[in-house]
Amino acid sequence: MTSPPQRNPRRTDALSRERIVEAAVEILDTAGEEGLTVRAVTARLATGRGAIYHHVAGKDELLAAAAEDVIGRVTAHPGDDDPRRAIRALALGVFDAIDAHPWVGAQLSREPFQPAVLGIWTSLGVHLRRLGARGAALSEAGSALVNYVLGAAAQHAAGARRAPDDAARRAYLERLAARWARHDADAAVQESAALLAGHDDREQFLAGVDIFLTGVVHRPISGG
Amino acid sequence: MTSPPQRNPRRTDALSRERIVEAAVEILDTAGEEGLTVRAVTARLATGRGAIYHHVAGKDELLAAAAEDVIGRVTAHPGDDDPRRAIRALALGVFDAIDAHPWVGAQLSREPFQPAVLGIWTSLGVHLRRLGARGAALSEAGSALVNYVLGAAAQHAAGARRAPDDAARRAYLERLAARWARHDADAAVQESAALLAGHDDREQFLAGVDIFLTGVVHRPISGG
DNA sequence: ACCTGAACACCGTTCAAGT
DNA sequence: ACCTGAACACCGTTCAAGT
Repeated sequence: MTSPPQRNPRRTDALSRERIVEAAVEILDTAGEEGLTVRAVTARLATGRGAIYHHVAGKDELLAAAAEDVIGRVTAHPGDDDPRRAIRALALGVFDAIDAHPWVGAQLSREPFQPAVLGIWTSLGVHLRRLGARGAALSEAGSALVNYVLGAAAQHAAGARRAPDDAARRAYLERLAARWARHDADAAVQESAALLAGHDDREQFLAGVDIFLTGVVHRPISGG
Repeated sequence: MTSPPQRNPRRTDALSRERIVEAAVEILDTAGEEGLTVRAVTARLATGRGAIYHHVAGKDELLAAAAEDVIGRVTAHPGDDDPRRAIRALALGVFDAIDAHPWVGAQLSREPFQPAVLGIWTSLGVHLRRLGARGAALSEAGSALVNYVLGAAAQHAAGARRAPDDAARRAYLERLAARWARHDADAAVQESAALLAGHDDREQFLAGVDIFLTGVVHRPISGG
């Protein structure tokens, strides 16, 4: 046997679910979603292929656990006393977390009942209730806000992955606007494309949260 | 008009991008996203593995084209004269399309600049402009609504995939509510979970569209 | 009980060879 | 030009064998 290129031939600490999830997050952050393979995890932990199946059901559960590891740090905060400020802060927290870990964006859209999504639901639900929403209005507002936050974050993450730097993003959107102008004479489309190119995703995300909050306050109570 | 499914060992008509996309949609509808493999496509079209790479760049482009095939049928409609009704109808059209083809939900969240997403953007932008939105308010309203529709549809599709029939879904949500009640004494969470169990995803989706429309109309114009 | 690593049953994509 | 199908370089998961 030739000596294997291991930098850490003997682990001092035992394998654990926590250590495996930690390694998965590190791999996802540096190599992206397609970089997360069972082989990559076992290589980083200097262990055998099948070892991780003693601690984690499979790759799907590992991804969900990694997402919860990131989102859990956001939803752990109790939040501001003012419910509107608390909602804005929580939404921004999720957005920023997904901006820093783009793979989380895709993962949260994949499974509505995973721990990370339930955590977001719970936190937003608490604040919406303090805002005065009850009954059907509460669950409608909750699902609308959760779906908006997850949808916006996923789109942003996917876009950031595709056009990492600002200049490339702007150039892309300008080409897009030009293409739309050619294909479609409609003013709305050209105008939106031009504005999208000049706008910050994060500000636009917050504007959407404000639109939603305005809607929750002004909408007639359904089923009342 | 769709051509009848032929199981003929020797094809009479030549391969084409259109025929490949058609086959992909059929496979995705019957076998789901994990069922779409290059091998499955070539088997259905009675051709060799490499043949499809003459018409399509790869699997990613094939998935995007399949999604556009489904969503294009929704965005093709000109829509109601009343912009609110038009927006509601378009949003519902996207929701129903994703309900019928759950794989589209995940696909739309994967890539913000794919044809199907641009088509939704365009249609919603036109109607929002007729509603009076201009400038920054137009692009903010547009991105908020697009992100909500895509987020809600993706969550619904993922949930429907996991718990296909209504009874299973309700049972799941009731177990979830019980678990939340144990873990978290907060009333908002228990209340929302209970309400979610009794509610129709489609109605809840429409309620969210109304919340956003109300917000767009009532929100003070930013940067004005 | 925990871990190992070869084996298994796949996968997307490429490419020399055919027509 | 279009198509074929074997070959390539992977992948997640399993499992007999070790400690």
